[in-house]
Amino acid sequence: MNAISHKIIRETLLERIQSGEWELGELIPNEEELAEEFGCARTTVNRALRALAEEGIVIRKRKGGTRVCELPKREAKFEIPIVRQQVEATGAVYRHKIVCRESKKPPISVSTRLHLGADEKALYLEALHLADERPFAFEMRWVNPAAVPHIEEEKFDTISVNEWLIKSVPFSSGDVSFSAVNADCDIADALDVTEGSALFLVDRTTWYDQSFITTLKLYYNQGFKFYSKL
Amino acid sequence: MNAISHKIIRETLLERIQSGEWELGELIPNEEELAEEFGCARTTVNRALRALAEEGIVIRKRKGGTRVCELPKREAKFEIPIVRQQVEATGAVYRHKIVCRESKKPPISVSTRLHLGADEKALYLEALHLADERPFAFEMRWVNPAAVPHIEEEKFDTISVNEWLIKSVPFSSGDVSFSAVNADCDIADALDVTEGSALFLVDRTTWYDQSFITTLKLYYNQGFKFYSKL
DNA sequence: TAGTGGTCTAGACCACTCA
DNA sequence: GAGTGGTCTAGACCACTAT
Repeated sequence: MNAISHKIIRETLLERIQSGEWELGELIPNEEELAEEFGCARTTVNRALRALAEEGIVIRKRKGGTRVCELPKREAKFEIPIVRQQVEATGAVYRHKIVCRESKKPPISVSTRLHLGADEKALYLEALHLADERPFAFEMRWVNPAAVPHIEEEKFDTISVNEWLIKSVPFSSGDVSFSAVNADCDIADALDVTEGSALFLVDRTTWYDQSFITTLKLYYNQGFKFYSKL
Repeated sequence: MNAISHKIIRETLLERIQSGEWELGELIPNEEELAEEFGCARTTVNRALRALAEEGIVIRKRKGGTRVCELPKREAKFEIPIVRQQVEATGAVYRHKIVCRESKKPPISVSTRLHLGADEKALYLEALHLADERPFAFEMRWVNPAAVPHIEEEKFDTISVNEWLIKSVPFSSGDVSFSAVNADCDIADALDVTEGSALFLVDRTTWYDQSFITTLKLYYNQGFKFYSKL
């Protein structure tokens, strides 16, 4: 292909920015000028600049032109993986065990999150994720039974709750928080660590449309880390 | 505008996928067919589908066509913010204090990370980040002085080390890990918490081109959380 | 080999926003 | 008001890959 690709343009511009050829906050040439320089259509330059804008490298404004970002933001993307995949990625054999399963009235903090009435019951599950039969993570989860009625029929002996939910309600939204907590007595017991150990906690709530599906706390065993590139 | 926008197409297709009109893994119509259905150019459909592919909703293959993703991945994007911004976002007043600053031989774990010779010195800094004069986070950092020579002249009385580095080396790459640790004696002391408290640790290393810039451990005080949308 | 997505072009009009 | 990016079109050729 003779034509100049948007990838090459993006890379070239990125190098100029990184090398300091353009200062932070400085206006860079407009699309038409760059198109002329690269000898390509404006559309192609547009695509390259749009990519840089999505990455937070430049800021674009109509009439205002395109500027190098003043305070480049650093973003880390974490995939929220299925625990099974995390375990298998380490080369270990994955297994999970439902420790507790009952239908009961959730505490207020949960019933508000799941948008349940004060007297409505929800499904409560505790599960232990094992890597080579050693505790890897402990999960405490509430499910809104109205959102996924068929869950009553599922045993979860071959598939984890999370994987089942992903398949049943594949494109839900949600929010998530990461934090550090000291293991209380129960969790220390489940994960076979001493009480007070620092554990990595992922707290996640998901919903689809207006209907809340599940909220869970996932306690990873000691030493667990989330990695990412910047 | 009469023309159908790529955003509307993206939304429409997303609704069909979410509603289950197309199964997981199912082949969806090709670009030309969709263009005809929406009465627009193929380019426009292409842009909508490309967006869905970037979001991990569909998978596209030449000749293979476009399919709904089998196992939709969940991604969480975290901005790695400047601590000052984190503090100010809570409404508190930010201040930081350099607790320690010296040039010395780093431990091997650091000198390998920074690609330093065994006998080379590096700049070591400890800093405390305060929110309304209460400890918010404690930072232990090594800087490769060869990568940023002017750092010797900087006092860091008005600007934090991180902000200074971002301005000096704006578009560096890096990696980062999140984990949970029990506070050791020194850190507990610095953050004014009891020893053994669970702390959220961000461990980050950045470089530019081939040259390593800095590696740091940032211990957030108890109760700190990272939030994100899924 | 044939079918699909990937990309580029040249031109057009629009929408926003700065001065 | 004028300059910039935002987007759409219609057409073309290419690159990959499933069959």
